[in-house]
Amino acid sequence: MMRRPTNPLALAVLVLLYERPMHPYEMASTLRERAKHESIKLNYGSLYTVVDALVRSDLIEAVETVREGRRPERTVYDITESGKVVMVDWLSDLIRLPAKEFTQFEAGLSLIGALHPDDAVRLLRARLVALDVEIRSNEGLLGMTEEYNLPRLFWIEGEYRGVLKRAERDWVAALIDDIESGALEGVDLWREFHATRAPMATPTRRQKPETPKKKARDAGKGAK
Amino acid sequence: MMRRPTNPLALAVLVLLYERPMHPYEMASTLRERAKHESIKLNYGSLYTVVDALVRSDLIEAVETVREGRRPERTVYDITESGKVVMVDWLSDLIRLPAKEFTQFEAGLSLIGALHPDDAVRLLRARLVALDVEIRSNEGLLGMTEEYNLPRLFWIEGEYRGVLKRAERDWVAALIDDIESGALEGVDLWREFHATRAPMATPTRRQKPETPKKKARDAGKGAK
DNA sequence: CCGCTAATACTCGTAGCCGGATAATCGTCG
DNA sequence: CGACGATTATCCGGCTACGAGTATTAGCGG
Repeated sequence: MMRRPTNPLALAVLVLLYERPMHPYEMASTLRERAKHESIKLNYGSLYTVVDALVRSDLIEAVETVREGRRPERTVYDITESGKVVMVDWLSDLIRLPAKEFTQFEAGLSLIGALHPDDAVRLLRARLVALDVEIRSNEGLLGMTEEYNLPRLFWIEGEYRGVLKRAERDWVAALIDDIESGALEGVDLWREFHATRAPMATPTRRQKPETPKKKARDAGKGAK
Repeated sequence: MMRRPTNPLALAVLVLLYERPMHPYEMASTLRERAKHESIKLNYGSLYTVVDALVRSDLIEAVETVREGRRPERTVYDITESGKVVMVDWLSDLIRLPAKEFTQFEAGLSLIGALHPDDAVRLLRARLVALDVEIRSNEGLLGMTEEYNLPRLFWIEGEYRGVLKRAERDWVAALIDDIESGALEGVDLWREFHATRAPMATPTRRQKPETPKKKARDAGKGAK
């Protein structure tokens, strides 16, 4: 038996088609409408790749192709019986089994020793602010669901994200304190290492308001 | 200009070479030795791809190739000056900017309506147990660092992961209770949907889900 | 000193992801 | 009424990631 796809977008497709037959573009619109693209990475390239893969695995099938005017043909798909089985199976696994996730921040933390501790603190502070903004924005969305009378169940993934964000926020705040106070074991070694090391370029300063041209994104990049 | 790689493994390579010149296999061993592969996905295929990419971008360079006996040649690399700049820049971004991460569980949650609520509860309970195991195991590792006299700093990424895991655990536990007690708004609708085999929970109610005839499957669908 | 497993050190083919290209139609604003 | 951007709808080429494969040597028990 062929192994199922790994891209969660494929699962979203199965769930949508379980609801009713659709063509790919409509799947994308529906996912956006329900803000599921906040939780499942969606882009058109992957969508069509994923639909093809599902067809090849007999988990979905084309039911008709419609043409309106001279627009591109729309191919409408439906889920198959084995597709339904895989859907429940796969979704169950996602809920049941904690998966090993590699987040950007954890990667950064694991290498943070390469930065000077003072810079690290500055950057962590900036993160703290950004996290607060995200938390607020997320709470805003939660408020919206109330306004539109949508039960919280339909935004449960947002609630989850909010909880994690808040946990991260608090931990980062504590970490900043621990580095500054020296309460974190090893900070002395850390400082020592960077003292004996040839002085390095510090990260691009963002303290002073940059000139009002675009974002200073590529600021520190040149060098050859 | 060449944009920097996206794979965090490339950043790890930069940091390692900042420390001292190495050949790829040694990078892998070192990362494993320090358990950084828990935070940064590492596999040989990607490692060599990534090293090549870094060479092409002039962020690292080959300094010598050694051959011992008739083993494959080992190419030793070192970081370049522009590599150091990119390293600090990139690492700073990871610490400073919360990135949008798409986790498996969040994807699953966002589609959980496709499962029957009773099944969902059962699966969530299983997750709870698995999370407890992971939390214990993570605390075990933390204990090990103490045994080996490694300062906390060298395992902060593990500490961070632990905090997130615990937050998730508590939230999942609460979610189970809320579904069972019906305290979570929308559970009644959820049950209703699955009782009538209506389409998955959706904000925009569709008026007429075709009343499902049990045996009406097939008719045109070769189970191929 | 033989045979076996583990460690060393990389190579390669494939599958899948993604950004952008393409191309037609619809809305709208002066 | 016609120009222009937004929307509908799909396809494609390049690049990356990844697991499996290859080949050699070191360690070690019997």
